[in-house]
Amino acid sequence: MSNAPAKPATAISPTRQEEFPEWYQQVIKASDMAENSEVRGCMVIKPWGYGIWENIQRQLDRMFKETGHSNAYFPLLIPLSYLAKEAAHVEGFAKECAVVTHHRLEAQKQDDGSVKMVPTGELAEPYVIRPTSETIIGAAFARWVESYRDLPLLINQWANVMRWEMRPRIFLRTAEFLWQEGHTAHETRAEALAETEQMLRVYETFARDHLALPVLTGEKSPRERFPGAESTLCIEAMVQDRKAIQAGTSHFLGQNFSTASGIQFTGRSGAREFAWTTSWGVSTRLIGTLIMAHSDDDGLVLPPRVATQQIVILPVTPKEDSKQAVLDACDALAKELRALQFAGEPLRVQVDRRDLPGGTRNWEWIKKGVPLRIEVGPRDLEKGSVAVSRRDQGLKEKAFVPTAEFVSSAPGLLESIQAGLLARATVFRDAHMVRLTDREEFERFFTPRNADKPEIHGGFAVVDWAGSSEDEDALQKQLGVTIRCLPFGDEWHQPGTCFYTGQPSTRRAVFAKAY
RNA sequence: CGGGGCGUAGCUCAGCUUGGUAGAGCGCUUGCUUUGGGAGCAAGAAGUCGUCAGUUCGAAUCUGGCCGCCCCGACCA
Repeated sequence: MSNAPAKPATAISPTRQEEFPEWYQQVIKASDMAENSEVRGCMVIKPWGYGIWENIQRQLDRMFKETGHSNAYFPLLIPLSYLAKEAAHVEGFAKECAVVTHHRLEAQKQDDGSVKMVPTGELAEPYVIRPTSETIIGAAFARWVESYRDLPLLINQWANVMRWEMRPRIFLRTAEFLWQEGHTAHETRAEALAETEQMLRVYETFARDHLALPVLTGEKSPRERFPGAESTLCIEAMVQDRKAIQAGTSHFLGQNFSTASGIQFTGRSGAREFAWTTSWGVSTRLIGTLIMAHSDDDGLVLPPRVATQQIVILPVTPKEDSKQAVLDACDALAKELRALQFAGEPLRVQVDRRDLPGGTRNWEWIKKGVPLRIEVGPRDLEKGSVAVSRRDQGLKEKAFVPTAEFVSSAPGLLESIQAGLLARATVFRDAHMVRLTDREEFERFFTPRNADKPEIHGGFAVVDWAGSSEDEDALQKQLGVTIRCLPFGDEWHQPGTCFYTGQPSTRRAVFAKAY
């Protein structure tokens, strides 16, 4: 018997039940995805995390191209005056802007001999580091559009943006984050509305089929709307503490920004008209959403389609004389697997040749959430088989499969894991999305039993709603909940009685606590 | 911006009340032993104790200023 302290039952401590926010941080640390940087509110995305982003980027980008969009790039810095062009927009972002006021540094010797760098060369007009690019892209669109024949303009940009958030949380809300922002201009209102909806559907499809996230689609209430938008559509996900995360948004901007930026064209009748614009985006927040939705108390669990590596091969080399044969077999297996495809892309396979105790190495990959772990040792070589472990099943479960059989079944296994994660997340979401009809029920639903250390509670409350923005404000103050989504679809447009005001209502809303 | 907490080795922290010149665990390096499972033993490397000033013969420890970070609220993809 060992005197060493027993290893905890789970790789991650605390568990989700014990302390969800801390669990989230620990999963990120244990999987080596990212870390906080020396710059306040900013993160360093490490290879394992950035790989996920690259996969998201590549796969989404293909969907954007398939719907007719082209990529372009606009400046990081936006003239201060541009931001002021749209009243609601400037009000929405003014409180979180980083401003560039100087363009030069001067070294000044201090009395103690040290050197202090002092900004000089003040700019006539300060620049704002883009919190979003509607205004500067709007200015470009104004130059590019002359005739209805120039429309629609369908542009996307992959970029970083900066919002000086009060309370950063890695991946979910960082001061600088990576995203894509689509910006389009159209001849008619109907076309722009169709675009707004089309891109929401792209996001919904991507979330479901690539991230294994079931999302609600619908519209934001006026108080949750993007500053300057006429309407904001959203996909809303539920994560394992039953809170909501806005995973993507698509905005119908009407003619607000075209008027502000002067995006005008000569129409079919010869009259000068303002274009109808949209914008839509998803960010590195998707990674945070993934983590919170799928991971467990042993660490990250990645959907195969976006996993940095889908299969890791672990050579088991207990004896020196068989070591080389095992390593060669692993390389050969990796090569065979990489020649196969899953979801239209070559399999991503890594051989972990590091000379570490087997258990240590195995646990590392569990914590990194790699979908399939394959062990190959001398005994397997003799039998011509491999040991296969799935991240979505028990950690000790291991299937011994003839090598050739495993190779041909690998894409299918990944598909099964991908589908399993979506099914599991859907069951969870549905189990915690409940129909509520009166105020008391609603309050009970969103009130933890233990006020000092709130347990995981609540979820998505589906209610008949006819309230105002003020009513929504009051509910946020009282219970910390907001309307996450006014979902689309006939089943959400039933006549009823508002649970809050008692007035007749025509539609249902989803309330939840949110990230 | 309000309310709490904290800055000591790569990480997590002890030491501070009662000043005497730096510790543990994990991690890292090396060797031996192990090896189908987050290994054992041994040796080793690694810290101007956030910063500036004060008190003192002497400060991680006492006093004051400053800086930074984390958590909880308001704001938010």
